[in-house]
Amino acid sequence: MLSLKKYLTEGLIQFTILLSLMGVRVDLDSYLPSHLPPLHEIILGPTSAYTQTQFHSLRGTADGYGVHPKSVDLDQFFTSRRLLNRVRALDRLQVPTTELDAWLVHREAEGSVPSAQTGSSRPTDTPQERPGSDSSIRDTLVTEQGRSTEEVEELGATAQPGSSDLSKEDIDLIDILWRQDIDLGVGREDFLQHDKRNDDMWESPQDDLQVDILDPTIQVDGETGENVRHQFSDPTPSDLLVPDSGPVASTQSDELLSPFLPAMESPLDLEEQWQDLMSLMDMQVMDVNNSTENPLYLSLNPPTQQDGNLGQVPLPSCSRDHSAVFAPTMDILTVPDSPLPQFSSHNSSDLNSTFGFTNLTGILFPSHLNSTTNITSPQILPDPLGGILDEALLDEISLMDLALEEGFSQVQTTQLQEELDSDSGLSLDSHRSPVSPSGSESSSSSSCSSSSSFSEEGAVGYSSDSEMIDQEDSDGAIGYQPEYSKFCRMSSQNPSHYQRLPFLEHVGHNHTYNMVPEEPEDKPVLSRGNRRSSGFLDRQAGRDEQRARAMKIPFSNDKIINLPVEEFNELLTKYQLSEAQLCLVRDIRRRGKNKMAAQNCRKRKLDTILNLEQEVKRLTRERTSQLREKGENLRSLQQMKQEVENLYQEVFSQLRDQEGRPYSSQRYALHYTSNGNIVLMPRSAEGQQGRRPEKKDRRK
DNA sequence: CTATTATGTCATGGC
DNA sequence: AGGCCATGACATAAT
Repeated sequence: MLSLKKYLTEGLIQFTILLSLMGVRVDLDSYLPSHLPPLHEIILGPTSAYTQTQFHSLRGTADGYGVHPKSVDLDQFFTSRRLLNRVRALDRLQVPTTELDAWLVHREAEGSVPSAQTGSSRPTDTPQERPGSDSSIRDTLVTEQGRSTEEVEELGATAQPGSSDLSKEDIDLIDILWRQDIDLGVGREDFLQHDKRNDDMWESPQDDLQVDILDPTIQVDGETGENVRHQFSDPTPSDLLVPDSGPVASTQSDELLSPFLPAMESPLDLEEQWQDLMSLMDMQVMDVNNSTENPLYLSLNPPTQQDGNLGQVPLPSCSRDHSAVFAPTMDILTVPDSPLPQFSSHNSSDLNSTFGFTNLTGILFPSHLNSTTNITSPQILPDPLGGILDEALLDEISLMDLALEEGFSQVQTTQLQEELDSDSGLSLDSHRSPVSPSGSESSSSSSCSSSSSFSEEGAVGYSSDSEMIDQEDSDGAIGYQPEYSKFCRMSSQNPSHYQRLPFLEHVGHNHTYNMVPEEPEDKPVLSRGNRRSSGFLDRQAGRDEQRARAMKIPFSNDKIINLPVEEFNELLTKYQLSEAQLCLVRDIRRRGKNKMAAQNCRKRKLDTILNLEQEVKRLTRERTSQLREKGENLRSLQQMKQEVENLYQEVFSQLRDQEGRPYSSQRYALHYTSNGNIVLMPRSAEGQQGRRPEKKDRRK
C-alpha cells in the first residue's frame, strides 16, 4: 500500500499542478508524504523544495518506500521538475513579440538516452532526416533574431513519443503552420528547430540536460552569426542537482521558456473556449461521485485563489466541470463489445464540434504505457483528453491565416467596398483613386483660368487663387495668350454653336430669367473677328460675355459677378439699363456665382471621398491587425491545450495499480467531477452516466 | 461611336 | 424678403 501511495503521490502532484493551472486550488499537502515539500512550493517554483539535500533526501526516502524499481527516483524527480517548468510556462503561453533571443544550442549527443518517461526507444534522428519524427523536434537549439510572433505555435505541434502515426499529423500541423509563416520570413527550418527547442525545454530528460551542461560551448548562430553562449555553459554538479537554487533552473525555465511564452493577458477567445470546454462536461461526470465501485478519488478543494505564478495563468476559473478538459473521445476506439460506444462518440462529437479539438491520442499516448494492453494496436488508443486539438480548430486557424495573408478576404473587401459605394453613392473605382488634390487643382485651374475673369475679387473657397488672373480689364480684350488657345479654337471653330445655342437655350429652358435672344449676326462677328477678346473666354464665360456684348452691357462680367451686392446695385444705378439688360446682368451674376459654388462643392466632395478612402485604408489595416491578433490567440490556445493534454498523459502514465502496473489508457481515464474530485474511471463506465465506476477507490 | 469626365447650369433648400 | 451658398440633378463638351 505504501508503494502504491508513493506512485499516486507522484502522479497527484503533477495532476494537482495541472488542476492548479486550471484555476482549481488543490490542497494535497495533507496527502503528501512528509519528505515532500509543500505543494505550494512546488508550484511556486524555485524554493527550498528542490534543493540538493532535498533531492538526495528524495532518493533516500524513495528507496525507503520501496519504490517500484522501474519508476520514480531520479527520473521521477526530473519528471516532476519538468512538469513544474511546464506548468510555470503555461501562464506565459503567448505569442512573443519580436525580440532578440539567445537560445541554447546543442546537438543531442549520439546515443543519449531518452527519458524513461517519454523517451521509449526512439532513434536519434536529425530533423533534416525526419522532419516530422518525434526526435526531430528535440535536437538543437539555435539562436535567432527577430523571431516572428507566429512561431510560438510550434509548441502546439510538439510531437510526443510513441506513435508514428500521429507523428505524421504532427508533420502536417507543422507544415500548415509553416506555410502560414512563409510570408513572415520564417523558414521551415525555423519551425523544426523551434520545435526542438521547445521540446528540449519541455521534455529534456536529465541525461539530455546533462549533456547540455557538460558541453559548454560557444556556437555561432546559423541565422545571425552571433556567438551564442550556452546557458548551461558554466554548470556544476550542484547546478544540476540543485536546479532551482542555481541559475540553471531559473534561467532554463524562465529564459528559455519565456520567449515563447511571454506574459500576456488572456485573450478573450481563449477564455471563451475554455469556458465552453468546461461547460460540456457536466453530463459526462454526472453521477460519478455517487459511484460505489471504488473509483480513484483525488480529493481537491474548491478553488479559492490562485497564488504565485499560477495566479497569472490566463485560464478561467474552472471550479466545476474540470473534467471537460479530459473528456475522452472514443471516436477512434472501436471496441465492439464496449457498452458505451455510442455515448462516447456522442461526447466526442460534441467536443469536436464545439471546440474543434484535434485528437492527438496517437501522438500523445506513449505505447509503453499500454504495457497491459495490446501494444500492436496503439492507433486505437482512446484519447482521454478528448482530442484537445481538433481539425476544426486547425481549420479555423488555417482559414484565419489565409485571411491574414490577404489582409482580409476578398468577400469582405467586396462587401466593404460595396457598403462604401452604396453609402456614398459614389464609386471607388480605380479611375477615381488616382485623383489627387493637385490633379483636380490643375484640372480646375484650367477652368478657373477661364473663369477667373469673374473671380477677380469675390472668389473664395476652393477656387484656386493662384490661378486667378487680374481680369480687371478682361472686358477690355486683353491680349491673346497661348494657354487659352483651346477656347479660342472652340470659339472660332464652332461659330454655329453660338449662333443657335443661346436661342435654343432660351426657348428650351424658358427660365424665369428674362433672357433676350442675341442677334444671330453678332456671333460670327465676335468669334471670327475679335480673336483677342475671345481668347480669354472659356466656353461658358464666353456665352455670358457674348450675351453681355449683345446686350451692350457697359461693364465687365467680372464686376457683375464679384462685386458686393451694394456695389453691384450701385453699379446698376449708375447706368440706365433696360429691363432686359438688368435681367441679363442678374443672370450673369447668378450663374457666375453658382459656377464657383459648384466648383467649390465638387472640390469638397472630392476631398470627402479622398478622406473616406484614407479612413477605409486605416480601418482595413486595423482590421488586419486584429485578425492577426486573433490568429495568434488561437495558436496560443492550441498550444495550451496541447500542454494540458501532455500533462494529462504524464500524470496518467504514472498511476499504478496495486501490482505496480500502469493503468491501461484503453480501459481507464481520469475524470473530473463537479465537486472537484478526480476519478480514475473505467472507460466501460464512462458512457453509462447512471452507472458507477467499477474501479479503484484510492482517495489520496 | 460610345463611355467617361469635366464643367456649367438650374432648382431647391438652408442660413 | 432678398441674397448668398451648398448641392443634387441635368446638360454639354471634351477626352
